[in-house]
Amino acid sequence: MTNTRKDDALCSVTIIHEDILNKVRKEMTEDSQLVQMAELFRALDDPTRLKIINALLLAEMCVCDLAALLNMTQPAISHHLKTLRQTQLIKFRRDGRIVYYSLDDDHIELLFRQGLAHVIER
Amino acid sequence: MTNTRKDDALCSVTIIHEDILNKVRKEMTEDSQLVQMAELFRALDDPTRLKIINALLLAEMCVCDLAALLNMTQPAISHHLKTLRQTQLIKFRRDGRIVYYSLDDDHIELLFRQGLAHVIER
DNA sequence: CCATAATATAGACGATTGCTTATACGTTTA
DNA sequence: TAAACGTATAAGCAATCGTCTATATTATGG
Repeated sequence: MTNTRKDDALCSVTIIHEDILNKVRKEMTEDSQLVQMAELFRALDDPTRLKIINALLLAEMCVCDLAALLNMTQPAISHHLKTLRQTQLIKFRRDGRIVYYSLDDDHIELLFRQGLAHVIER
Repeated sequence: MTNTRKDDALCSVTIIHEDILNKVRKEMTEDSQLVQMAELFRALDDPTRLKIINALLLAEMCVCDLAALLNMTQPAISHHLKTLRQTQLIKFRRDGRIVYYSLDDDHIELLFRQGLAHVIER
């Protein structure tokens, strides 16, 4: 067995399977894309935000209705909506004083259903 | 002060569209399932964990190879692997001193590709 | 305009996260 | 059986998160 050592100061870990490492290094998805993916999943990692998405899947809704639905304060809802907006998962339109939120596209529905399927089948 | 309970604030939220609220309440996914979904997405919300999944998508790998691949300390990798194990996203087998990790099923690959598609198309 | 309503933002605080170093655990081998 | 190796766990720390209360912003109606 050929055990090599990395000279790197941070990582002095033993490399056991250099062939696999090389293959994986070559075929791995770009770093920046994985970071973006992490941000996407981060937006979906909270029960409250998933409830918001679930609700918007069923109907366009305003902030105070969402607050009533989820029994949470209005600032808390607004805060989560901001997170979802920044990840481009939801959009909004203004009608007078009321702001209506809805899903940005069908893509999120796919992700939601995929996640749901995973927890159901376990 | 007369108000000592937070309930007062939560219940005083204005409900504007009661019909929509009733419909949504009726059709919403179960709370416990949404919590489980949040846990699933939480396991995918970190770049390092996504890299691990990406790597295991390409090959079965041991802990120290993953540490070398991602240029991180071995305990850090072990820590993330534990998270992924607890969400049943990965499995492992022991061969002597070496522990090999791999994806638990094809379901995760779907979620990974779905997330990747979302960031690519934006 | 001024008061009010719906929403957004700010600041604070406890809880959680990801990483580090140190150490324990399990397996192999000399 | 002792030393070495691969991995797991523990304790500690800074950074981030989710929520709260308080306040600012934006739009409407009298």
